[in-house]
Amino acid sequence: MTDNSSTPETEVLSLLPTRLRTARRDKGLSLDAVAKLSGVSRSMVSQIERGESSPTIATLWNLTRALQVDFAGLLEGVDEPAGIEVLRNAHVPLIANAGQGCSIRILSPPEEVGRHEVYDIRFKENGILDSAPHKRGAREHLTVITGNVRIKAGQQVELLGPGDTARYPVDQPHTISAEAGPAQVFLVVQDA
Amino acid sequence: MTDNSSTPETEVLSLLPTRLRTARRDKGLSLDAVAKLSGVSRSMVSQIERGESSPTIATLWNLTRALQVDFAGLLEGVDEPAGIEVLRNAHVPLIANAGQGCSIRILSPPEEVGRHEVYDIRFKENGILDSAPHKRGAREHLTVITGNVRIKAGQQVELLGPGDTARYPVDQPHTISAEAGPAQVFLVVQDA
DNA sequence: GGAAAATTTCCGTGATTTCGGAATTTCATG
DNA sequence: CATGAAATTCCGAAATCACGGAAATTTTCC
Repeated sequence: MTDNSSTPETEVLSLLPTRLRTARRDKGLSLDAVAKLSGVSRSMVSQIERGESSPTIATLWNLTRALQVDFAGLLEGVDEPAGIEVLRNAHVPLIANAGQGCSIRILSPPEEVGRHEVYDIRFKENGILDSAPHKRGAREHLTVITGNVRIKAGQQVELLGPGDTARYPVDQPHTISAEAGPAQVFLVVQDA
Repeated sequence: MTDNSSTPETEVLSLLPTRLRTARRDKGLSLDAVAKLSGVSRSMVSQIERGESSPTIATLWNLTRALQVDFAGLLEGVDEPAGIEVLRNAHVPLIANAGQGCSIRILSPPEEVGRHEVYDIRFKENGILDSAPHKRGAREHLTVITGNVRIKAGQQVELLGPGDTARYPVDQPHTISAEAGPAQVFLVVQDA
């Protein structure tokens, strides 16, 4: 394999072998077992796990299915904090000047932006939050804590009460608004 | 390339060529241009885009960098529902017999299991929820709506009040429990 | 239309992956 | 410490990927 470790980006590939081996061992599988499961030969699996060959996406795909690992995450860097991170109520970052009559509390860490954002949004009476389209494939997951809200995504409109949940694509203009009196909602944005 | 389209999963790979070509054309780049940018030869890029060969992850990686596309998302299927999905309070699926004195309301759709799970958990006084370790890299993101809770992840323990948020890795045993009186929390599980 | 330029596909060659089986190592057990 | 079984690594041969240059196609412009 041609490993010209010149660019730091390339080294991400060097993580793959160990990750695969770990995944297999964690499941207590032998090379032979995954070979049968994945259709990739024992020897190939061995070579790949030792970084002696750079697999075709086809074979890598088969391996990930057999090992039940997420193909997507396989190439990402690993840099998660170790312990419990606590964000106190008083210290939650706020966005006050978005929309009208609403304050957005940012509960997710900056590192996760784009993959996984969590917000606690509080609307005053008649509060409204208008959003421009995000990236294609992005979705929002909204649950009402208190009050009533109206969701508009593209053409469609829905009314939600306490405890209700809505999920919708946000690669289009969308609006959240308090319906009659104040409201509080919990919002998870996925793949924005 | 050996495209034995027997399993439906395999067809995900067939999406890759078009996606790459689209990405390139959208940027208005020629084969030659991406060849120079990525270090992959013109002809190879052409073959890959036409599905006539299944690239090595090494070369695919170089391509993604040149085209500035997300390697992770490149292999994901596209099957998200189009409109707003609503889940009414009364119809939220419940897990009653997990832990003691707590009921878990499942807010995320079954399709998302493993990537992105959202729960609304309600504890009675002294309620407790014990969980076995999940997959490595998994994290939980917990926000307290009402009451006080105690989080235990591995050795570490934290006490949270209303509005507080905690994030922690869950590739280890972890416990959530109501601290003094009942509590309600919002839980997002990532990459479980 | 026709010629020039650019873009893409085809083709021969060398490097790399992939496979199946043999050889080696590791591990449990008496 | 010997022995057998299991797991892993080594070793050809066949298949496929990857490259650079030539042919073919498409685009542009007069």
